[in-house]
Amino acid sequence: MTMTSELPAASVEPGAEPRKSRKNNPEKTRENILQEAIVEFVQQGLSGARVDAIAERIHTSKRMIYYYFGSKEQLYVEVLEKLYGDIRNTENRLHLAELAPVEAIRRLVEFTFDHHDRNVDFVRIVSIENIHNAEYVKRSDAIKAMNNTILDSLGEILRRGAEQGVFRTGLDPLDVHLLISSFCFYRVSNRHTFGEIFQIDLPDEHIKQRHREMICESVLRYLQA
Amino acid sequence: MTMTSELPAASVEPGAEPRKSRKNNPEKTRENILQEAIVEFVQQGLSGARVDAIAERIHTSKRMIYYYFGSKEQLYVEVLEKLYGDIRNTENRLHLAELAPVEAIRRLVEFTFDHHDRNVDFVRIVSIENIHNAEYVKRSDAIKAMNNTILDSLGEILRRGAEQGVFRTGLDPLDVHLLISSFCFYRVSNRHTFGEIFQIDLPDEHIKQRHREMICESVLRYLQA
Amino acid sequence: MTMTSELPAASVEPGAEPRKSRKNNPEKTRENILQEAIVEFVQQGLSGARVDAIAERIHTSKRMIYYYFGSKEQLYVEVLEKLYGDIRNTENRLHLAELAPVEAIRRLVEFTFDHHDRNVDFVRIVSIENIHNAEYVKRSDAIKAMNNTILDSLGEILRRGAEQGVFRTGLDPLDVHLLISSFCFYRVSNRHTFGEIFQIDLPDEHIKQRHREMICESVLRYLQA
Amino acid sequence: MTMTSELPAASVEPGAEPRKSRKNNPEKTRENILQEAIVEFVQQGLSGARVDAIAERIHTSKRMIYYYFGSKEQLYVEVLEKLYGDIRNTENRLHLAELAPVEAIRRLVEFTFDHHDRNVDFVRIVSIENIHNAEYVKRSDAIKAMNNTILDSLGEILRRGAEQGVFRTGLDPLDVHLLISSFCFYRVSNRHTFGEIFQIDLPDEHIKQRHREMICESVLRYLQA
DNA sequence: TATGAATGAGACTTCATTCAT
DNA sequence: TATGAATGAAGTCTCATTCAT
Repeated sequence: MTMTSELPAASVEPGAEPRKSRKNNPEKTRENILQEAIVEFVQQGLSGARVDAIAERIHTSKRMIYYYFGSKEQLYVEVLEKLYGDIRNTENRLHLAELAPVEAIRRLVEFTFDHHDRNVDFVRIVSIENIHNAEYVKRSDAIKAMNNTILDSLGEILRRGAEQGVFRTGLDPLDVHLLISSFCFYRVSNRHTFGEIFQIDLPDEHIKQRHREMICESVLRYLQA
Repeated sequence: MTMTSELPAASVEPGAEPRKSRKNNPEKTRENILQEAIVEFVQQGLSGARVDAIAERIHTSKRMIYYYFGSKEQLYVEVLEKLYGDIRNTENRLHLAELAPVEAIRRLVEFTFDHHDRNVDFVRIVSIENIHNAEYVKRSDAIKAMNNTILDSLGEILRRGAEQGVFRTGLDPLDVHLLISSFCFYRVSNRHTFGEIFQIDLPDEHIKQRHREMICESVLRYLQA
Repeated sequence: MTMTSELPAASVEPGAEPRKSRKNNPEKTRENILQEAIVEFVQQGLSGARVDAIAERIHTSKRMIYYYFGSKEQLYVEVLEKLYGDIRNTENRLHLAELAPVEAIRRLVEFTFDHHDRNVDFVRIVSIENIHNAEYVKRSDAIKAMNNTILDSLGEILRRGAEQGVFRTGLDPLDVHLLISSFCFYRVSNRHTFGEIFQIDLPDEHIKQRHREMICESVLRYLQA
Repeated sequence: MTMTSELPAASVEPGAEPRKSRKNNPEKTRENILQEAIVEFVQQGLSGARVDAIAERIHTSKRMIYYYFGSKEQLYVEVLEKLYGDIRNTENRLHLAELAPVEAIRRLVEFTFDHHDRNVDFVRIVSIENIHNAEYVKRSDAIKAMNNTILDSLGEILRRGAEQGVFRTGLDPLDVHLLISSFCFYRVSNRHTFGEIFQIDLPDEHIKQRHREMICESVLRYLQA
């Protein structure tokens, strides 16, 4: 789920646009609520989020949240689906098949890295879901239905690399994906504790570039024949 | 913070021992509360945890929680400190200095891997802390005071390896530590969403061994001259 | 603050009217709560008052108190403002400017006397506030904004009296107001201890009239040239 | 109860002397608790006072409060008795019988004024008692037993004044006492609200002397034949 | 479609007090 | 005489949700 692709717009901006939902634009009202719900759930977690807090952000009353979403849980599920959906929509634009295996891997790793770096909201909601044992992801048919192409792309690259003798054989795409994702995700998800314990400012641009290079090289070395 | 050493007993078992705290054994009563608080906070998070739920697990009343800890937040901080402390206490027993560089790295990586694998509670509480922006870790002098030796150990190994020509020079121990930790942590922290999305059972013993080997080899290849 | 004017209805009657607030009459519900809150705070003080006790008096649940007032403290502040406001609203109806100086003073003193005698609630809440060092009065902008005309009226009378040679010159209206208020207030505020220690029934109608006359004469003699 | 006499030591000083009660000096421990209880009750009122807060001030544990006093209410009663007793003990030292009537009254009024001015604790506890309808004063046999000589003294002065033709006849000592006490008490008890509403600093030394003179003159004029 | 008013249930916390030695 | 440990009851307040139009 940690995936990878093009620019899904950086993290949602909080109350950036207090777009008046009123009057009588149901589609807009609904979208409005969802946007502010993302902010609240991402910042506070599922238990920590307050329906009142979301209501305060929007211009329609709290009652609307129940009108459109039925319950806090359902709203959370839709937030989850929205953030997962945004991610998925950015995939399949890498055109990795056109690149040489080493270049394709490099591009894939860099993309994954940048992607997590830019989508803190997504990283946080996934962490929150794991605290809840992925209960809501499991429950969501929408997320199940999302087509996941990353393993296919990666598998194809590895196969080409092996054929060309630049990568070794017998590699499982899923393992490689785990190797890539873990670094890209953790760097963002754990930046607060890691940063505090080791006194390092992970978001620093200089450090970020160093780490981007590190994970690229690390993966490539691991794949090499 | 993710680190390193020998077996600190697997995750706390829930209401396993409803040891009667009564009567008049403050040390035990306190410890008792803390143990059950770990279970609750780790399962539910900070906001999701219920003081009542903790009270139900112990035989002393809910009132005792406030008698000993003052507030839910303070209890959470002590849970945090306990889990961090357990981790730290297992460090410094690896005696890595006695091993050849490559062996030392292998041992360190395997230890880190096993350690996270066995300490799901710790992994979860760290995830929870990050959702709270490490607010409570930052607030805890006890955690600040915990001696963090992992970077020293790792640095010493890298230096020896470079001297002996087996590792390249210019490596930052902190970067390497991040590389190791991220994989070991993520594999546990995100097992629910990752497992669900990619339909893989990460805790499976067979898969676990394959991943253990992968992170070892990956790190060693990255370090090699 | 102890002052002056026409009959603002005697002390609030306790649970006299358990008026059904339901349904959907926010103004009434709010007023309802406030009325019963006055009773509770006046009887029990700020610390002694119980939100539950107020809730029991009204037909809407305790939850409503927080819905409309936010906190016990805020409810207390509004009680304070209400009682101060009732007092202020009774001022400016004396038309003292139309009376000869001696008559005006007599009328003012009698009014003040009667006013305190009838408004035990106000006397009690002011006593309570002083136990709290007027913390909440200081905090209330509403009370600050209340126009206080008593000193102006009194000053005007003193000036006229001095001009006419019936009062001496150099009198500070504030001092005179203090002289009048202290007697009228104390007689009510301390009736329990004073009555007990000296075995006198201050509310007795006969005694009351005697004291009413005493403070009138006392003040007039003090002012006389 | 507002009485009158010589220097009973200014208001109790808070934690001024953290006299170690320990070890094994029951008389001192008891006294210690009582002193700190005065501070707490006077500052917070009966409902507002916290047994814990008193315990924190003393060096013996909270348990001692119950050991010596049985309950919070009983402790409060003893505080009440102590403060009333201190007052009474300062009486009967004025030797007013030796003075000419006018001088005696002047001395009595000034004494009463100074006395209240110096004994804020007493003024506050009396206010607190009135909030509680003098319930505990009524309950205390000790206070009942305290000999109250002020009315006798005052009556004797008025009688002599009438005989000598300087005071009018038919005056009730109790009424005169009420006139004097009310001003002296109110000036202290209501200094917070009065000061805030009318923006005057009643404790100011200059203002105090002016008011001291005013109440003297006011009473004397009232008494004059 | 939209919404202001209302709420039961339960959250965290504090209180004066008693237990047991 | 002295006390550390423990607590039932009640306190203030918050929560997601429904009522009624």
